Amino acid sequence: MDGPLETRELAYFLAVADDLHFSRAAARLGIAQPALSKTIQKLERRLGVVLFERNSRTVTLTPAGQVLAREARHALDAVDAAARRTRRADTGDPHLILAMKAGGDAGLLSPILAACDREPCSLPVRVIFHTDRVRLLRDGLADAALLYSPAEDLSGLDTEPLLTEPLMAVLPASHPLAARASLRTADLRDENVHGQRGPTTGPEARSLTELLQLVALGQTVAMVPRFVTTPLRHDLACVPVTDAQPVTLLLAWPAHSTSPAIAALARAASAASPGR
Amino acid sequence: MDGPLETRELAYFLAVADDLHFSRAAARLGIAQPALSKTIQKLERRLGVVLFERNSRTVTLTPAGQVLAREARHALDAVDAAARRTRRADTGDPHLILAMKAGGDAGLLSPILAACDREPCSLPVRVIFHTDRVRLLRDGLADAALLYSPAEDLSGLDTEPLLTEPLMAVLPASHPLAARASLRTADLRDENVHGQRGPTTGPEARSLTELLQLVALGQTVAMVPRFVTTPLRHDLACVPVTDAQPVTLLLAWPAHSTSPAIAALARAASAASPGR
DNA sequence: GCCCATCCATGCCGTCAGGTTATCGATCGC
DNA sequence: GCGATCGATAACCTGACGGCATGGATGGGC
Repeated sequence: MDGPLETRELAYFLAVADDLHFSRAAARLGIAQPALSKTIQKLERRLGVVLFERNSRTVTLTPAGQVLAREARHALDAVDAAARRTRRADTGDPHLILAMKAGGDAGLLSPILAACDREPCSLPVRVIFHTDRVRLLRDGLADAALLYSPAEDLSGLDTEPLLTEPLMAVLPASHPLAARASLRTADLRDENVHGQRGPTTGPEARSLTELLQLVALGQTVAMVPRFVTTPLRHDLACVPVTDAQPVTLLLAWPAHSTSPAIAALARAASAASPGR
Repeated sequence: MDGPLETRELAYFLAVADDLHFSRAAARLGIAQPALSKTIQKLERRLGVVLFERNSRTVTLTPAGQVLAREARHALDAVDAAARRTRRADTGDPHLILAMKAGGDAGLLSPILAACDREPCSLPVRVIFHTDRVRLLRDGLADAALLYSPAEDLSGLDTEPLLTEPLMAVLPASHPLAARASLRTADLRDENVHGQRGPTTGPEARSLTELLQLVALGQTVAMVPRFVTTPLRHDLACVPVTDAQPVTLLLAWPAHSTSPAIAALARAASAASPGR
């Protein structure tokens, strides 16, 4: 009834919570089903809480189980990140890893890195290009990232805003709306709009260049922050969308970080951003 | 060399990291010293990283160890919070716990709670008064809190700003500076200033009333946000400090929360704040 | 309506991780 | 140099965790 939860218990719980099936979950974990059942029971006894409703034919999460599913994922992320960051701290080659989307720095990266170099306590910065930068941060695979708000979930991160710019619609140059000085989201209602957020119908774009290629082919219309639209292919046009929330480019890092090197990078970013 | 870290290992590691003494740490943990030594060695082997420098007379943290000390604390906090929130979610009496400093709500609490009541998915809100509200949040003992920025560390929290007001110096009515229309921080250089932040010399104040009592006695001068200065004792005066950063009162909650009840409270706070 | 398939819980047993005590080796203060 | 202190090592013991076999409940097929 007491004592802290073990990560093994949480991982087992999440396995069951994920496919709501003890036998399959056990197989995925590489253990036998009874062992899993017993561990879950023990976890429930220890918490004093029923986590699953077992109807002998179907398994469902109780409300408390839903809470634990969310919290456990967060806790395990934190544990894994602890291990990764510790390993990284031990390499003889100390450096920071900055994650960004290729072309998504609005030209600010160079001045930031230059300013960082002049900061005391700074470390060499290695840049990696990746789409899911938030995950890299949470998993401890990157130390900082260039993110977009409000497109991305910033919870658990500390941030330094760099630049705020309106959303632009990117259209084929020949598109009837391309000549307009500005648009409203309603104008694009009938288009197949590809944004930064959420899934849309139609073809998927893996990178900005791919996305713009699709726009040029007339298969979609893109809504992107202004700072990724320069320079623009000559067969495309971009028009501000006045009633869309503007996008902020920001530097983000794990919230509880106390590393002086991260602090130096944040100071550099603040100094190099056009805001000041 | 693989597999996730266990919370037991992290807790043991932190015990050693805390007093840098294996025998004492083992005693505190209620185990024998060899068991602790072996567990730490195993942890080091598993991470592939030396965490302590043992000089057979003194134990110190390596740089990697310092990183792990920080990260492990965070991870264990997350695990403990997971257990607490799960237990709380199971009680038959669902409610939110809001932590605040007594008198620190600028009169906004009532309208917020009233607005919350009208929100769908809202839960009854129970208010507790406590100084270290950030800790309550991180430990899962509170679901939301009224905090002050920049006085408090908001990392890992989501926030909704409610009100921004200048810092005021609170002085005895008879103080030479009390008649001034405004002050600058330099004017208070020679005073024994008690703020919200950091330790100062002189007597400690546990509550706002205590603090104001000390001011009335001429033992200190207080710097506090304006919204806690009304009404003010008649023997005190308050004067805005023009070059101090203004203070924002905000509602905060754990960043990764997805609870609809918290969302309802946040919406209510946003609706009831004078900002809109 | 019976029977079988499915799926989680239980009982029993073996193994190893994690604990204990005893002891060693190294270092510092006197 | 000697004793005291402290972490590492050695040898051993116990119980938690996992495996296998089986039970019990439920739903679907014929």
